[in-house]
Amino acid sequence: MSEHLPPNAGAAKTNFRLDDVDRKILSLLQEDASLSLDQIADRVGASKTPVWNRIRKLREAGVIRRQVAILDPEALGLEACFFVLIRTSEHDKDWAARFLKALRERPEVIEAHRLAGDIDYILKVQVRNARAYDRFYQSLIGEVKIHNVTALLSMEEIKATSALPIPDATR
Amino acid sequence: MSEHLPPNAGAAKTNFRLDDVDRKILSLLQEDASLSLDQIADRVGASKTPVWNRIRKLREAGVIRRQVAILDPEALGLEACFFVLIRTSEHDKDWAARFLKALRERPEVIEAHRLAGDIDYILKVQVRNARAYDRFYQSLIGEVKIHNVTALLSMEEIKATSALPIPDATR
DNA sequence: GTTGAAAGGATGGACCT
DNA sequence: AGGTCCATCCTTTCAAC
Repeated sequence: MSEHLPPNAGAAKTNFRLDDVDRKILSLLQEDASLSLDQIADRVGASKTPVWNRIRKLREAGVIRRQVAILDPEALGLEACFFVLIRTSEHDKDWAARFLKALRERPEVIEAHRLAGDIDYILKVQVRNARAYDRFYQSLIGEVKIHNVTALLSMEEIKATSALPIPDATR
Repeated sequence: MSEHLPPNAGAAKTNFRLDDVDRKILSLLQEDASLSLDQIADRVGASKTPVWNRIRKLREAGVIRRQVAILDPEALGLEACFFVLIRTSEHDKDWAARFLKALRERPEVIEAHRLAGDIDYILKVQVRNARAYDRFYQSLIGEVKIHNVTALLSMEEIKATSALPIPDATR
């Protein structure tokens, strides 16, 4: 499966009707995108051409976003993973824009969500060690005003997958 | 970049000395693993063979874990993402093993960490909607005893990447 | 590290069911 | 729609230098 993904320019995000074969293909590819067309065709019980056409359509529809290599954080010396719970007092647009920019600029921020409820944001931050986290933290609060921060340190990654559960036969 | 990743059988996890070229290669591959060897060689300013050898070694050393397709959760109808904070009263081995098994068995659990501090675990759970989350929750607490659960609902994914920050020139 | 050659896979066309 | 065959191009893979 090597192909030119255009970084998914105009993906028609909205709903795409998947059948069982599509789901099987997706489920294979999100486990191992290095499978060859032949292998995929084999395992879904179809032949190359239709499988190839489906994959192309799934890419065009934006169901398949990209194809990436997953690296081992420990092998890169990134031994500390923090989940950061953030409360803010500021709720205006300008603040949000600056906060967002600060997060996007920092590569150690792997994930960031705006939440419902009394905690406003959660971040996942992957760094070398606690000192590196502190540098990140100081730098962040130096750039944008934050009311309250709680950092949860991961002791053990029990499970981590890039594979989404693929719902069966709906829509 | 299509190749037979053996699901990374005996990866020598421990520290691997990376040079600048390795880091450049990793950084390219974790953004787009569909790049061809030629393209990678071009961009790192080397030729195919050495690049290929480096990639092979990085895979064998477990620095590159796998190659996957990243799907769009919304396109799959998975519109709700929850972060779940869990406190438990049980701390024996048997309970932990059952809890772990319960998490690994449930595909909607994308990520699970054991934490330091007063919250014991955090999960990331991706489901179709709030009702699906409730089903997950009921099923989980039916299977293992849990003292206290707080669910944080994501309203907006501000940032999400599979790319780790690659530290420069250390080790 | 470079070149190049052999093998295998990707892409897409033609045609059939 | 999907299946088969095929032709061409591109990549991977590895040998020889």
